[in-house]
Amino acid sequence: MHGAPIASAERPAERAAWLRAELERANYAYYVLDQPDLPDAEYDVLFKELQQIETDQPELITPDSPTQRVGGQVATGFQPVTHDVPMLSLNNGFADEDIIAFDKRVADTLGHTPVEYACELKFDGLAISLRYDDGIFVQAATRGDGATGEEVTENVRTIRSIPLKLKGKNVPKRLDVRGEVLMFKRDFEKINARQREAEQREFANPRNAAAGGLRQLDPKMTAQRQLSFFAYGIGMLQGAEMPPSHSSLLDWYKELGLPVNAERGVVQGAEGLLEFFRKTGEQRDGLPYDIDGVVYKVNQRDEQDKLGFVSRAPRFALAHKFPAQEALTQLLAIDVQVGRTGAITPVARLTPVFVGGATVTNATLHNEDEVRRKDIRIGDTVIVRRAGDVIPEVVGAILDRRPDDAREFVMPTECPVCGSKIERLPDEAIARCTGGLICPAQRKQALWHFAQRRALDIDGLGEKIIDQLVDENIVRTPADLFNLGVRQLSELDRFADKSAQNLYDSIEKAKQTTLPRFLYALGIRHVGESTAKDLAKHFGSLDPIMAASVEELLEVNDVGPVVAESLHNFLSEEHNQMVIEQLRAPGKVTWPEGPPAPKAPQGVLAGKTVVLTGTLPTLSREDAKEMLEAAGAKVAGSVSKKTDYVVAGAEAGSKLVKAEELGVPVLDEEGMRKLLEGETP
DNA sequence: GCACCTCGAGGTCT
DNA sequence: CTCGAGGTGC
Repeated sequence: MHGAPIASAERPAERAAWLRAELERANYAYYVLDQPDLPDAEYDVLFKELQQIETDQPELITPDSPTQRVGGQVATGFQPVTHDVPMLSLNNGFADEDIIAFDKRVADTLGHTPVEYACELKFDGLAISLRYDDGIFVQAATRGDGATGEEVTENVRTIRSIPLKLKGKNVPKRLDVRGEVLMFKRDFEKINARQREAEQREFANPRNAAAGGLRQLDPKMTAQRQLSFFAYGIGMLQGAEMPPSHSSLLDWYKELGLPVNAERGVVQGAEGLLEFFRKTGEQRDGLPYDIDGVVYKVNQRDEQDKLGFVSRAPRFALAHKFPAQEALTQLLAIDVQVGRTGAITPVARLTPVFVGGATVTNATLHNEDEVRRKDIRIGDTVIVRRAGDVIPEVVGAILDRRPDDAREFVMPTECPVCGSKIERLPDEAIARCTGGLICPAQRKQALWHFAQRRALDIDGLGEKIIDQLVDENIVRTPADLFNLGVRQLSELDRFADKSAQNLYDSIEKAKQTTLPRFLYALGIRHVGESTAKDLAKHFGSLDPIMAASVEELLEVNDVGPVVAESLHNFLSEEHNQMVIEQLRAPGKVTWPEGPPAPKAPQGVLAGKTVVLTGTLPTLSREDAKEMLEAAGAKVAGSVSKKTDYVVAGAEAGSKLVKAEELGVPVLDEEGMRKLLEGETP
């Protein structure tokens, strides 16, 4: 212990500071080092003394005081937090070959071998980002979609292994620590024992218990869950030098007092990776927490930077996952479900079986061919697993145990819901109900899609309500939703005045939306969220989209013949036009109109597609793009048969090669200028 | 051939 | 929330 206790009556501020330091030190020894050095009873005495001082003199409370861990303010909801540096996901590998291929790709890019990797465990918990300003814990946020998560600061504050204040002298100005919140197996057992005693439902697995714990509105509840944390990554860093390697980052974290898992190593090449994986597999069951694999990261930071990213995952890291746990069960039946687009999906009904931390009773079989490929018959004993430990999947049948009366799956010829013909186009894998909106199943799905969060976001319009509205023929199209009255709603089953009013208010609120949301909500085939955004951006408002020809639609980013055709068909359909008109009638759905629709591209390069590559001598890429677009050209990112010209500068790479292969004319900057002036280059 | 998008699906927790 | 199949764009 450091320093001598000072009588609290004389110097409460100093005494409080000493108590805080002592309690946090004991926490650190207990939760991070796993070497308790202060008996629980003594901890409690000191803790109570600190609490007493803080009660008497609230001005002495500091945000990093251990008393703040027990949970203060009850939250009403979780605020969104935008991550300054996105929280990425990892690419996965399962087989040895995947790992060898990963190592080869990395070595090829870096141009040397063997590559040095940092290896660590892949915890089965929840990724989280902790912010420290001048060494003080100020904010915690969940991963969310990687770009934006939810603020869970007060809940995370209750996790005892997370330092509220970083140790050492040279703490950075700002640091975002990335890591995993998890629940140890022993804490999971304890919690479930308590649930049993209280005759409450037990949690299915530690991961879900931890996830539920973080989402508690009352931090006191979180504190009871006994969550743990391990740091393994970094987001933003200000006011300190970035450590040169991943392993040195983790060493630094340790110095700062952050919990870093000890089961880590630095290895060379694919052989080293596979050896680490094998060793970890042997230890897995003996570990005090669940892991679902290991993670490999190229160790040197400069090499990581060189490798870069593919979409949302770094190219320098790989998660090597353990094979999913499997279980045997009976296949009771294969039902089919009708999706929004009429897609008929066979679904396996199973005798419930506990596998990979959840009870599985249903599993998708994707399509008819998949059922054949796997040779699954009704009555079979089948192997079930959770793909990526999430999605239930039927792996295959145990042929030895096939009963004589096992029946093959037959794709129905008529829709089980509306009786319309089921059709499967020659080159498609999916069979579809041809009933369209006549089919109640499709109508329900269309309504659900229309109301879902990323579309018009009508809160409270769930599946059950939609079922009633459609079955009783109260609502036929999305437009009908806006004619519902509170009175009418309150007549629905199990719908008291309060919920009727709430739903009515949600519908009112949904009237104010945005063009991309509206387009997406219509549920046009092949038009998802991102295509809807592209369309809105390109045209600015709805009318020109409705009036657009297939050719004009093709000019939109990422819209090809199939999407253009689908859009055009939908918008030419009289019924759809009517619904859209009703939806945007006065007093109904509105959205802020964007800039006036750009005129049909005209200029010397109208309708031409140009690709830029390399560095041009005098123009920046942006400028060149602007000039080309001003002349009516579409500037694409990669070379294809549809490309009319490639403008190549210095250090042009594969795009130039591709252009030459395809015989696409290649211009330099000079040639591009001539082209823009209407000359033939 | 690769990257991306759309679509569909199941289970747990709030 | 997450995954996987299939499809699309280039």
